[in-house]
Amino acid sequence: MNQSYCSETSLSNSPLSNAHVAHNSCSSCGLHQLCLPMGLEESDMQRLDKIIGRRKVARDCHLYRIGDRFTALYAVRVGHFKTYRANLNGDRQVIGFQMNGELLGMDAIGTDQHQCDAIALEDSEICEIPFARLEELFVEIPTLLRHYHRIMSQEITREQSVIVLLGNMRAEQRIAAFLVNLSSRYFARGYSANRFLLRMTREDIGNYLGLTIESVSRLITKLRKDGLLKVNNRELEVVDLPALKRLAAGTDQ
Amino acid sequence: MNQSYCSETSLSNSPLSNAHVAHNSCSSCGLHQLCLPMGLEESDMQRLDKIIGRRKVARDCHLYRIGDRFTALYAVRVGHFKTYRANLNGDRQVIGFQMNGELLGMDAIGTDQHQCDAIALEDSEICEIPFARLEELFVEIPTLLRHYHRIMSQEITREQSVIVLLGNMRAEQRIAAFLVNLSSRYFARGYSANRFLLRMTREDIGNYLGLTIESVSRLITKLRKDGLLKVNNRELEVVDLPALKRLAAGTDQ
DNA sequence: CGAATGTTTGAAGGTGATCAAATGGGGTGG
DNA sequence: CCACCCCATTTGATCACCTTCAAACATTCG
Repeated sequence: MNQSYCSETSLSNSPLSNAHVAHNSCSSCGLHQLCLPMGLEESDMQRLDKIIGRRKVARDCHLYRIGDRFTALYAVRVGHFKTYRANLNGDRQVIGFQMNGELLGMDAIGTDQHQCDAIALEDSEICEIPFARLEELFVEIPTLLRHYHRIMSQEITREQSVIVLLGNMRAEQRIAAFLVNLSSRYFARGYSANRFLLRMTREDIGNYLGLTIESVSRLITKLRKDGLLKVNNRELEVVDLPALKRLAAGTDQ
Repeated sequence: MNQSYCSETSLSNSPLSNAHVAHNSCSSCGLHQLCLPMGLEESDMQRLDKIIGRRKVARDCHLYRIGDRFTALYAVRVGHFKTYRANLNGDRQVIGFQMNGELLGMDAIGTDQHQCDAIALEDSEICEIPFARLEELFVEIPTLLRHYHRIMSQEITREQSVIVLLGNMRAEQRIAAFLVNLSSRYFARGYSANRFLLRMTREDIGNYLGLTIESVSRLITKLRKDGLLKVNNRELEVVDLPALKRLAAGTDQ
């Protein structure tokens, strides 16, 4: 609604550890084992590097909007994003939250127009990968193409998991699954699996999980009282990760 | 549950019109403007054709199962499929329904293992596209690669629509959106947009839409009483498509 | 410090689920 | 061809989970 203006101000983004620090090239970027360049030889990585532009996106700023012409994919270098779809009634549905090393914009290739809005949840930095030039590299670097296909496929798989979550999980299970998912993604990046910040509002969480903000609040409180979590505003500590995983998997009781 | 045995018996599959008849090659297949070969020149289509195997899948038979090793993509030639995910508790979530010209198996590329079960809703026929050989063609036929990327992207977009449906639509709106979606897909294939068969059970529909079978039944009855539909078992006539679309879009009242 | 926004908590209500039973169709075997 | 059985579907009554509405409280940011 009230889109704050988007001057690119200073960044105040301090990860809990300094694992996977992003420098100004794929080779020096701590994320290249997760991100698009995964598995590339040094020389190929440099070729990819040459077509990539890097820039900052301030908090609450759009990386792209629904209907924007598709020209490039984006990799999150630093920070977090959310993607959501809005309809004519103003209803929104958050489709996902993206963190460093994750790719955005793949839904736009089919129509040459972005199908989502992407907004930075905090001051962030992205790598812009012009798609036409990427396609040229596909011809020359088979490994790159293969890995790109994997990434697209994994995005399909990720969305299927969201469908499962929304289609047949109860509210408490959804929250648990959401937190377990965040936990494992942070862990994969060298951060703590047990302590992290929720970069999104309760409203975003609720929207993503198909719940109201009140339900999210109540359920997080319940998980805290049940001894699975410690919560201080957006600071989260998972006290009993196995129990949370059982809850998420529906194998509790 | 009760998986009927899968002898490949005779097919009794009569489309409402004879549009998009499938013959034994891409060139002669009425679907090549929708399917993977879209936009290919005749010579390239023949090259693609050579790597494709065709076979029948009897009703209730699996095309593939969760965990199966990924070797090929599949295009529906004749018939209908459903894909669903099952977890350890036996819970299922239908991810989608696929009809002729649509591609299955793209979720398996990321892990080399299928992430869904795919089952024929009726006696069906599929084109098997060995992925390793398809990758070889990608190098030689840029148009094919570009179109393949479009298809994957559209699958991402399709799943996003399901997320929106499950995440913030009321039950009646979900049913309406589901029927409008089927209608437009049949229309795109040269069939009637107003009259078609529901190839899946009410249970499948309910599972897909995150509703119980009873809710599906009640809501279809309601739409019938409201004069939007005529229903005779699985035979469906959309009497007021614009109204159904308004309902699906949430722009009614 | 004050306003705006985000979050928590409480009470009441509604949508869709659950439980239960009747109805109808399709397939199979006699 | 018919009778039967099984399964899918419909319909009804009750219930529960989550939403809605409301208000207090906390936090962030200018």
